[in-house]
Amino acid sequence: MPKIVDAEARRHEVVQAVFRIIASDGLERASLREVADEAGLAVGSVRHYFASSDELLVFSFGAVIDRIAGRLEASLASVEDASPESVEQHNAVLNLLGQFLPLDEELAVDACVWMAFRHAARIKPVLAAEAERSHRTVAAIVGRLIMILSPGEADDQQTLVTVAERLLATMDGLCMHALLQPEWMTAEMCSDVLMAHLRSLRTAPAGP
Amino acid sequence: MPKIVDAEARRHEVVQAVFRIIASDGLERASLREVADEAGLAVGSVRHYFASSDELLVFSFGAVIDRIAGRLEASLASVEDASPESVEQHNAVLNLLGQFLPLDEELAVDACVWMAFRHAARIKPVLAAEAERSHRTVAAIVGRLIMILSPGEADDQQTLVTVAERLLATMDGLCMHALLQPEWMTAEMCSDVLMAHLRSLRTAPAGP
DNA sequence: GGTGTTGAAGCACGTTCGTGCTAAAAACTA
DNA sequence: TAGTTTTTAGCACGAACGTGCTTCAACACC
Repeated sequence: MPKIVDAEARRHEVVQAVFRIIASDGLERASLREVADEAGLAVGSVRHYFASSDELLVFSFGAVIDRIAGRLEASLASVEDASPESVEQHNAVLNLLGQFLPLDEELAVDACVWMAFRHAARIKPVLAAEAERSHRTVAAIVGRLIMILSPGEADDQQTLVTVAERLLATMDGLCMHALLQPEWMTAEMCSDVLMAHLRSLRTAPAGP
Repeated sequence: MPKIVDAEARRHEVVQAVFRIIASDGLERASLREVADEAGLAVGSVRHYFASSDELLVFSFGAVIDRIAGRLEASLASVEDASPESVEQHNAVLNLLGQFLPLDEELAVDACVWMAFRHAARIKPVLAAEAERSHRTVAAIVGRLIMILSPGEADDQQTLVTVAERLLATMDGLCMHALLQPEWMTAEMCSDVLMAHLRSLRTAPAGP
């Protein structure tokens, strides 16, 4: 009946425009007019696919969560495939944790967008549900990683959660610094800190 | 000659209003009109003390940096006064690192404001200088703390910087999680993660 | 070929923003 | 009391925002 347009592809294009705007100009600049311009559409067209500005933002938040979670899941599979304590496993772990950091252009955009939405969710209630999903999803993946790296700690749920939260906090802090102070927190510095933290996970799994 | 008003005190009151608005509604809501309302003044009055919106925001950013740095310096003095390896020193260190976290109302407001400005500085060039000052100041304090805790590492500048950046990243990540996911990252969880990290600093200062 | 649904575009309204500018109010001096 | 200067208050303008609503073109089906 109607003009044939792949609606899902269009929505994806619009979301990509949202990502680019957030990464370069910040979330508050991701207005319908700016997004429409960036996507090469009119405001009315964007609103044809997203009923409101809020719906567009929530959908975009969900999209970036899915992208990041997908990458992490794939990397986690590599970790699981490698034999324990091997060099391959170590590299797979480094690769997984590197997914958190803005090490290339694509990762940097995702990291910017992810951070922006999570911080905005503190204020905007519409984003709260996705923010919690984001935290739950990533925490689960990091928890599984910890269980692979030090299975002994899986006995004590308390310890497992603490170790996982510590790794997660460190990764988020590293990502933040890499985004906000790129001159100080270079890729090498990220790598150094990351390896130092992994070392501390191996050598000091528990203690008084 | 004129009406006697303590200009510095007035500016401080306005800045406090800015802090409250940022903490409760976010930085983008800290407009001149909102700030004037919150401070119980007219827009023209606020603009009498701050020539523009940018000037108000930059001044507020500097104010929160000074507050946080002041607290950290005071806590660092306590660490320096305590005898090495003592329980008093351990508690002083915990107290210092606790200054990063939103453990009470005042700390939470400062943490919100601090985070908001640092993230905004990625986009707004007017805030860039203060953001760098913020990073330099806090990194210097954390570096001094590391030198106190493990003087041996002070030999290798590279290692010192890595350890300091790791601690800083972990603290920023913890602060972020405490602000964004307060149900998950409770005060107890913060304390657990913090002590686990301190343990890892002591037991694994260096290695292959 | 006509018809109706859908994609695309745009207008209009009310709100909020920063800011230049004006003017009243207040308080100290002469 | 009259004058001077700081402080306070407010108006007006252009720009940007979200959104309800209308209009037009394009295409698949009867």
